[in-house]
Amino acid sequence: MAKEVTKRSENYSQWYNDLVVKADLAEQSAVRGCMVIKPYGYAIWEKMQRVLDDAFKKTGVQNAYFPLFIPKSFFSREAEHVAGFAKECAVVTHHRLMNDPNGNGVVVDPSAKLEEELIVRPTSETIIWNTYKNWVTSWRDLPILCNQWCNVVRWEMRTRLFLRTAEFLWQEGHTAHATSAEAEAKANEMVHVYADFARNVMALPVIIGHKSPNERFAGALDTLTIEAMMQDGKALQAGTSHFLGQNFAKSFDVTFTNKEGQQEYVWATSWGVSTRLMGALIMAHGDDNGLVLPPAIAPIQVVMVPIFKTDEEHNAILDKMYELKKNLEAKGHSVKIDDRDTLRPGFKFAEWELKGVPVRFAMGPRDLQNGTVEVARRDTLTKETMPLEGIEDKIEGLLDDIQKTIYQKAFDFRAQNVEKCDDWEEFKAKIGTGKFLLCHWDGTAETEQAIKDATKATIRCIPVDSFVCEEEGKDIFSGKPSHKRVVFAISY
RNA sequence: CGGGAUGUAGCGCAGUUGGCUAGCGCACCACGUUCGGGACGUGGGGGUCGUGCGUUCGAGUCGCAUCAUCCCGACCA
Repeated sequence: MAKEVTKRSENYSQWYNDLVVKADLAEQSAVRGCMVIKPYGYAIWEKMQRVLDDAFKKTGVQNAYFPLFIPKSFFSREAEHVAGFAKECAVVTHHRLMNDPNGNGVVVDPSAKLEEELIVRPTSETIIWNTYKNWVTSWRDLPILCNQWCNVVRWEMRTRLFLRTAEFLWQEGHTAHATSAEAEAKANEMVHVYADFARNVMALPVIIGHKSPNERFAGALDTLTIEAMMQDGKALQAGTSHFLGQNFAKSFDVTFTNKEGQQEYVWATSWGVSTRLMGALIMAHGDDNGLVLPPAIAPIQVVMVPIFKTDEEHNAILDKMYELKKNLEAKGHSVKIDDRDTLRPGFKFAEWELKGVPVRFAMGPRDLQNGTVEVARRDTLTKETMPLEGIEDKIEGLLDDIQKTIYQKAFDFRAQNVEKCDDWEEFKAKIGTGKFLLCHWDGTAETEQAIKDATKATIRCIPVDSFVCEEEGKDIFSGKPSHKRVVFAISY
């Protein structure tokens, strides 16, 4: 089972693919552009779901579920929205198959054509707002705070595992409010939920900011984003939260009677993160030995590898390990004992490193005799032999330290690769080398587009917490006046 | 949908100007020796060479068609 990983420095995208496939996260499906998420990959996603779901519930959000299929006519209601998604929709046109009259298997039954085609949801604003119409009549019915965990389909031309697949898993929150201010506050609250999750759980330093009008969600008045830097210096949009104004309420006629007895349209937000976060996790922390999982998101936090020659030794070590496992689990850690007797220790070490398990215990006859265990950490690849006595109490601190170290490493990497830039020639030279450039921008879509055409770089966001830089200056491209810097980068 | 490439065992590949029973590495199965950083030996199983048609005494190899996949663009969580 030789699972050599391509070196990150040699071929970044091959390295990424190797990590996804060889660490058993996912593989390409037989269906074009779709992905099979394997149990180990799904366990990580499940853990993300659990943590996020708890965070949502703390903000008053409840889970619900809406249909997979959306009648085509719903899409024509909001002009900008349909323009944004029209080019990548899967469409259901028939509802029955039949045996081919020519004997070539099965064909679509032409008599089973749908009166109105159904669109496989690329996102659910339309079907949800069509539903919300019936839920709202009075100000007392507001706010509505719903989230759904589901799959969506976007028929992308070029796909990459986790980063862009034709079908992906995500959550999409959709809220309805009585006032503009309340909706804006909700959009803002949710982007901060995402940022906290990214920073504290995924150990991913992210920049919170507004999208420029060009990069805004189709149908939104404002889009908030968290932007992360990958180890090749490219930007990855890791989550978004949209203030939708009254656009969807007007398109779907969702009104309520306010306290003064007047009819008003409701105000909306929507927000989502997807399995793309898995891609961020891999690309932000992985190294040449494989994944590096932050303990807070690792399905297995501690893996134990016994080292033995005979069955007696194996059993004696395993007994000790099961005892240790019980104690660690009592403290809330997830532990795996690799008791496979067909593989050698070196192989197991390499395999669990590839899978990114934060802490490894190795225990052999020597340790059993001395009452010790070899503790290895994935983030630094260092090993230390420690006394078994009291080891349970040290693990929590160790996991915390690993979590912090992984975050700090990503933070420092980003710090080294973000710089101010005030010269167009310098911008052109540097933007392709894996930098986030903080530049002045005149605020026009034309300038942003011209910069994109010249360099492929886009405005990732107009920062609101880190990297905020309000000062007078001149646009990097047009030279027109500007009073704050924005983040430019090449993105995924 | 434009430009480029590739389809040979589960994966990665070789196969010369057409020529004998289609090969190699990894993985897989059996037995033995190993086991503190990706073990080794011996034996074994697995193939409509993407598909179709053609040229030929003979096609993995040549021609045409077709399908699929990948890479570079346009699109994008």
